[in-house]
Amino acid sequence: MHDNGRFGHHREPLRGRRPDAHPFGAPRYAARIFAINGERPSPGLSNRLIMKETILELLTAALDTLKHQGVLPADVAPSIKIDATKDKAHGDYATNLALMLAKPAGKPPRALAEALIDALPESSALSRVDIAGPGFINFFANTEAAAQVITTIFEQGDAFGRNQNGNNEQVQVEFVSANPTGPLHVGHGRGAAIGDSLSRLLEASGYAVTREFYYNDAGAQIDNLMLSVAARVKGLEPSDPAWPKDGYRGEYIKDVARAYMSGETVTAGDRATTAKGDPTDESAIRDFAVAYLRREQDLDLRAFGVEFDVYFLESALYRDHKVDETVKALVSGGHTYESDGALWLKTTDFGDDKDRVMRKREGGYTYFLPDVAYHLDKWNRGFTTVINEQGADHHSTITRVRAGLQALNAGIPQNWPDYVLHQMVLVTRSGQEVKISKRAGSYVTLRDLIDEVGRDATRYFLVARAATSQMTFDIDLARSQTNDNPVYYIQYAHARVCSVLRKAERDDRAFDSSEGLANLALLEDDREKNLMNRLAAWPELVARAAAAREPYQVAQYLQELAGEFHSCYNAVKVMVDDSATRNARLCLGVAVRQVLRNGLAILGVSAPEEM
RNA sequence: GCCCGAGUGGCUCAACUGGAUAGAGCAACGGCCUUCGAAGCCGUGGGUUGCAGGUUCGAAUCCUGCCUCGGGCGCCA
Repeated sequence: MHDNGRFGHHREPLRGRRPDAHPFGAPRYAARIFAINGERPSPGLSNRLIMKETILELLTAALDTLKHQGVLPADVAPSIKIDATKDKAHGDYATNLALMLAKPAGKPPRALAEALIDALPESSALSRVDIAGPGFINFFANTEAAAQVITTIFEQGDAFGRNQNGNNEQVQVEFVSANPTGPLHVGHGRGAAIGDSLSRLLEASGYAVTREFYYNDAGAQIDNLMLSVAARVKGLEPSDPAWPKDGYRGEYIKDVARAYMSGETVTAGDRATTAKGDPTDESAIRDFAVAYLRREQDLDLRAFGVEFDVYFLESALYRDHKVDETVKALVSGGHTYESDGALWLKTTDFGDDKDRVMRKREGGYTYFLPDVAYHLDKWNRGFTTVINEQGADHHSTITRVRAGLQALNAGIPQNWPDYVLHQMVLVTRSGQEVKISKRAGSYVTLRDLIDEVGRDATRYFLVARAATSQMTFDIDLARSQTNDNPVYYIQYAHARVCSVLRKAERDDRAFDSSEGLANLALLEDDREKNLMNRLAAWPELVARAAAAREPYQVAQYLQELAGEFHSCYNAVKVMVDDSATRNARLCLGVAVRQVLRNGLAILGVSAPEEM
């Protein structure tokens, strides 16, 4: 399937970049995550459960007791939700269980909460359990139990936070997929940052991810590109009356024309293309222009830290008769008709608001058809989960592609594939909106941003907000106040831990992890406990963010973790004389550093040791 | 007109997917470096979560109807 040359390029897996299987018990951890969502925990797997799991086990036991006593009906099976509290006065964790059960039990929530607490087994992990408000149960962890997460982090290292929820399922993430008609702009950058981070997040959740880029290298836009280059070759300007009607007006077209005329060779994907230099050979100009712009995009993405496993060319669909085959399959599926000399698909049979043309009157196909053929090919390649990350301006294709796939009667699920849509990026400079239109001429490229504000900051900024929110990218702000970018705040926390370790070394008081781990109970400050609770929430956050396909949650989490670290660092001196306390605090710092590192890796942002 | 997304301090965004007093960062103001990195910390001010109803112990979150903004509704991709 993969060896017939249909794919433009296959890349060697980057062993260094993607964390592979790890030696520590991630599958076991996955079971725990699941348990938190309401299933019975598997008892006895570890004597070092994180706090939330401990509380879950205790509550489950209490529920059983109440059922036996007849206080609760035997058939209630609530999904127990345990939340980290916002307010320290509410303890470390809280549950609304009594509120949920009040109705089925026919008892007031507070009375039920009291019964639950009475039925709670003794546990050394908890120092106190309270009833609060309308019937919340608040749990106070004792320091030593909360600190166990540090030991877990030391054991698991880079693997801490990873899980096997994906069960190694093959998932394809298609993203960027820009037309090879110009440089990548900020919108593509957002797609690249979100798509790549989402891929990393899914990998951390145990999925086998294929990153794919689809090139629309056939069709009318490519003709426009060719005509534009041909016009520049002739020395025409966009202001000339003879300039092609829908031509690309950007300056970069001049570069393409110059390179073409000087016989340059460019390498893109798996093949090299040499310019013919013949100003009248449209086919040669087309091939060269596409190759040239593919190479440019590829370099930009590489500079952005984004690489793909598969580059899929639309032209390959035609070359391999996949488009024709798809038409045949659609016709025999019985949802097509001819009208006005065109061939239509009755997409209204599948929820579209109007039928769509497949084959134009003049004989060519609309873009919609290769899209269907492409997705059929994805399905045939065995991806049961496909996520298309794209700009919200393409959302109308969702209904059409899905309708087309249904019309094939190929047994493809109704809501396949999945989509993650990001809203448009509004770019401003000097308070003015900068248009992101290739045809309009001047605009801000992804390359500009990387050069001006740096790769880490650009990636972070573009991935740190929910894809559904429209965002404004203020170039002046990003460029002039790079220190205000939150990514530095996070990186600084990482560098600070490294710095303290260096100082310990310099002072001849080198970090002794075993002494530290043996004395974690000395971490008694509230801020230290906050940090430990935050660290304990990391695996759960990875699982949740992956399930929701929201990499921005990772950015959010890291910001909070870094904030709590800075706060703690400022208040609690690490390099104290007492070596047990000192090493325990260093352990906490190193654990924070580890989680920062694991999180930044998911965002594709570096974790510098000094800044 | 129909479809999708969004509306939260002056600005950019959160709110663990229905929980407790709606939180951060910029911007403003006041403090903290002869002590581990001040790219940091502490504090102050700033809100009828677009509007109106509804659902319930409880709503920024769910339902209905309006309003505003962005995107889409092509035999362009």
